[in-house]
Amino acid sequence: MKDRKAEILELATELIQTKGYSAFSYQDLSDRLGIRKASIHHHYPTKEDLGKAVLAHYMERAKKNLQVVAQTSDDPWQRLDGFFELVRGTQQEGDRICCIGSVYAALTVVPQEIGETASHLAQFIVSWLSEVLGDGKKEGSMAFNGKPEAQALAVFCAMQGALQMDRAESGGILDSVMGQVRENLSV
Amino acid sequence: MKDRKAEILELATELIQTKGYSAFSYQDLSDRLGIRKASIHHHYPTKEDLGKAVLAHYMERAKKNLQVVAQTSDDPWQRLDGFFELVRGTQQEGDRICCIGSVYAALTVVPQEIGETASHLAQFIVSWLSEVLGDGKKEGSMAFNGKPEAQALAVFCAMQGALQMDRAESGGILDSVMGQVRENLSV
DNA sequence: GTCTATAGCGGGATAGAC
DNA sequence: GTCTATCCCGCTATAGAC
Repeated sequence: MKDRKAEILELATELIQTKGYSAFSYQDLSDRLGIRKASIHHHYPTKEDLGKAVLAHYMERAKKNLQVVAQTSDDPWQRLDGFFELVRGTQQEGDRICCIGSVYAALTVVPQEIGETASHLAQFIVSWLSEVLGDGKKEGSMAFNGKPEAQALAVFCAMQGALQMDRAESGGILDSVMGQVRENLSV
Repeated sequence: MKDRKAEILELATELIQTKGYSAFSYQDLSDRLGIRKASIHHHYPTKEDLGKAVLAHYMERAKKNLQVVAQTSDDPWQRLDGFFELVRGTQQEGDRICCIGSVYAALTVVPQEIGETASHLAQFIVSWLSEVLGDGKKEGSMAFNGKPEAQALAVFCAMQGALQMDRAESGGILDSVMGQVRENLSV
């Protein structure tokens, strides 16, 4: 255990994605890490501090991942696939939903700054997707009615919903929705 | 106040849709209804009892609403619009998300039966939508790649995500996503 | 940096009077 | 059906020893 603070942050992220912000507790962290609650308060004085740190780190990591995908290829379809792989990665980490969706679902009971960070990240992702879909339409490899911004928003919302629903249904909801999104963009 | 039990059920539904299952409490109900917590326990002994009742009633009402829409018109586009109006109704009742989405987001901390009821209702809605989209494709008024079932699932997930995101962003996220769904079904 | 101990609050739930 | 009173628990958070 070299970096306790990072370890706590990582586990808190997992708990927010699985149990939700309201339901996860310092006791959960204590049990899983094998240290006392007070020790966790030493690293993150309040739950709000910890929550803010989780979202800030989550945002940073997500932005970085998307930038890597964008740099890997210019092809819109490959960039979309890269995005899908990131989403699938979230799910395969074990019954997690997206941090944004978790915060959105509890928006009225979450500290304001946490909601705003989630919102900021959502806008970033939608904007990133808009560029991918816009490029695809321009070069003719993708085809759809309406503006790229609206389509990107719809795709983002579908991913959020699919991640949540995938946990409840045994069948591959996420796969199916990703497949349909592809169909809706095909020439 | 003729029917206290129904009144409690209604308010509990609202609280689950706004605060989420974990965060809403008998104290919340007590404050809003002006009666003591113990009186609420008289009608619904445990929180799980109340939660089950909320979901059972929500499911019943949603099924009835969809059946009414289906009986009102045979036209697929009109039926889709009827569905959209129901979704919009949920949102316009004041910062609510769909009960299903609320339960899905907290699936790991919600009593099993509640999760199963949410799942059952979700399947019903997706099935209902499949018929609408299937009919539209058959008669030629709607056009899209892939199977109606997969498209219906994607539309459902997009609606869940849009309802959640709409609360966080001031702009009409829900309107935009509904508009794009229409575009994706247009000939 | 981690511990013990404890404070203070709010949660779900019950008993029993009215 | 509603009330007062109470129980026990888990939560967030702090103080202070090691």
